[in-house]
Amino acid sequence: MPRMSEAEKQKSHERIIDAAARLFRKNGISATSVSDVMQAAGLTQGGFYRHFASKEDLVAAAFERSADELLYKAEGGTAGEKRADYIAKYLSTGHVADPGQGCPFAANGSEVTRLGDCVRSEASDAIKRISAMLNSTEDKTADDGVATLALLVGTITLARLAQSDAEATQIVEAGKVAINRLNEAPLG
Amino acid sequence: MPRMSEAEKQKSHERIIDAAARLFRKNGISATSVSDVMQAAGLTQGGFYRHFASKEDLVAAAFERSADELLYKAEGGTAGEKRADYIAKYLSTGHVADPGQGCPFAANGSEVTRLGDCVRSEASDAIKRISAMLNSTEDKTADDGVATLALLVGTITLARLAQSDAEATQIVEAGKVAINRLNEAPLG
DNA sequence: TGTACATCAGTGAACGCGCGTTCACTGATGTAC
DNA sequence: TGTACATCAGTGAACGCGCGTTCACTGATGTAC
Repeated sequence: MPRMSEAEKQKSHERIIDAAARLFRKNGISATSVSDVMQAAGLTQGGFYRHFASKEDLVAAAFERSADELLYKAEGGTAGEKRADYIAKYLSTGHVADPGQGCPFAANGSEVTRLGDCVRSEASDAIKRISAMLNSTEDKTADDGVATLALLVGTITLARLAQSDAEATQIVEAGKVAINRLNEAPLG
Repeated sequence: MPRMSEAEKQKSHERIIDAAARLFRKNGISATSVSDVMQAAGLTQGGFYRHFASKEDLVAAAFERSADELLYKAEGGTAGEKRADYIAKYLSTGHVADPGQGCPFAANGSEVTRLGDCVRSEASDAIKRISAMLNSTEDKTADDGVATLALLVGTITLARLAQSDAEATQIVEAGKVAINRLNEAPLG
């Protein structure tokens, strides 16, 4: 059956990244094996190293994919509309229940801090891209975008630790209130 | 040499929990083996199961210990002073650099969401204890404590992903600004 | 355009390794008389 | 208080298992003439 064409290889490559981006967020990075990912991509584990030099390289690629997907999902014409849509989709019980399609910081944040430079640098880039989009004003000196992101990430992380759906919903609602408070015009 | 007295066993038990609380936060839960913990406690791996039924039981005990340590560290006479001290110690570059003595949500948040009920229930209890302490008013209906905790956890998580100390400091400072904003009196 | 051949995507078995857990054993501790 | 004995905290080797990675192999693809 092998060998596949270059076009087929590119398709396989995308399937591997997509499967990894989903499984790492759903089940965790260390709990997801290379074999799990390859199986989900419809391939066998042996072929993995034709695509990536190591599992860590795949983690970096999957993290970038996850962060970009979230940014693409935000709809709206103006920057303000896009920002509001991103926040509304982020602070939802659906996001709490389905980490596999959600934010990679909330899903893998604490795991990623311990990984190597290639992953850390993807994470750092993602922070910059997302927090730039979340800035409430065009004024780049008032950098409230990163604090907004921190509140979003922390809220979903805590909501996922709650013991009941009711508690989780309460945490998400508290997050919404706090976001509105952050967005208000400065007092002085 | 064996067997030790009951008092000695209790001391061993405490050493195991302390070592676990530190190593899980510093290096991650799945990256820390039972053998690592026992060695740090000055024991050998075989004796572990005289103290805990499984690694997951140890994770639960260590999580509770970590959360309590943080609460005990907060100083101040009034509730408001204690709260301010907790936040000041939390939002510091020292906390970013030394996860081993810091917040277990920031250090292990995403890993813990995937663990069993005994760990999840400790985490859920810790959320309640800490967010109750962080409430800015005595009014329990205005539950801004949990959102404050979310902002704290998210800020340290993101700061640990930054590529440089300068970036990390910037994120922590943005977190301080946002906390002050959250604490302002409601506008109406 | 046709042919001969090097390349390499994907397969499936194998590699060493470290993990969580189990177990036979040791000998001081705690207890029953 | 003293003695005989059961208990059990801690040891260190061993268990099966799944992991990341390697490798010989296959045969369609891509290329050079």
